[in-house]
Amino acid sequence: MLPKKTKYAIKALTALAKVYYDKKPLRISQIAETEKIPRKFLEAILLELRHQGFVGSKMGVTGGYYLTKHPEEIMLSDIIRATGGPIALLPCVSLNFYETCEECPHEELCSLREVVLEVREASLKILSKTSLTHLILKEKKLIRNVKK
Amino acid sequence: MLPKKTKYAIKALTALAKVYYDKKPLRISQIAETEKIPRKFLEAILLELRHQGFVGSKMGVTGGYYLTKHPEEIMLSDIIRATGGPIALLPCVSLNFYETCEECPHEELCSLREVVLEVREASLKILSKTSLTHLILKEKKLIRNVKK
DNA sequence: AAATATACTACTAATTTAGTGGGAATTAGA
DNA sequence: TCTAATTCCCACTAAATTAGTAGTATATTT
Repeated sequence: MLPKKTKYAIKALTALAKVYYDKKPLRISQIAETEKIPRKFLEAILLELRHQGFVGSKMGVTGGYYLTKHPEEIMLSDIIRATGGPIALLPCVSLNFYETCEECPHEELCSLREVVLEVREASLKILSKTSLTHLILKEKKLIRNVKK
Repeated sequence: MLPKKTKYAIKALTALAKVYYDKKPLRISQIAETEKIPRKFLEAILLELRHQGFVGSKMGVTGGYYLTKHPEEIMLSDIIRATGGPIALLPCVSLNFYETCEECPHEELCSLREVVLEVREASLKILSKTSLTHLILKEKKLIRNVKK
């Protein structure tokens, strides 16, 4: 399961993506309110996302956060890895958080590892192709379908 | 990520599957040794798996554990759910551990939910079709390929 | 100077994970 | 019947992770 931190990060970045072309920063408190994220927690998350290069910020009275990349370039897999850790089910098949299974004598002979590798590939295929832009367009479609 | 408990459960059940036709129970200590699982922890895990109906046990000096279902009928998804919890990335798309996202006004209009649902389907497609028998056959293949 | 943002450090409380300890109950065999 | 070897089961613990919160410093606009 994804930690709340990751879910909040996705929601916050999506909110920033929605106003990407406004060229004005969005305040933490504004995001926190519309997305129903605890204010102080969101502050910490956005700070981390800034350190990781996802967003930029402006201090002071007209301050706030803004995306530093185009929403099309920010993939769900990136956000998950930056805030929540591995996508893989086991460390021995994780690309970015790899660890050996000490109890496994030969990693290449582990059939469980093979299956779990398949699962990772299947998940990544979806998560690494879904951008913030995708999420926004998808939401618009969903709303249109309801109105019909 | 899967908890160690789940990984241990899979390993232990696979060990039991390998001797399924022997009609003799396997001792905890024996499984613990060959699979390098902490003895006492494995004891607790097997006890739980018995309560859930995966295995049966025999007490006393010739005692041990044995599978109560055919290895072909025990799927990875079953073991994960019994010992580790949800396969889904978010509670709002979990079949067996469903919870609403309080911050989501309309679940059906959440685009993140749709994507995460896709991921669950993709993962489940693999995990619910992989049985203990599959794991054992896969391992044999891997070993054969190395020897060639 | 005042008001209002973010920056940053340092906590905390609750939950989950990964076990361990020890005694009771059961069984087979001498 | 006694003993050794096994599972059963309850209670506990230690460490890590998660989900935050508090408070002060710093920057920016008016």
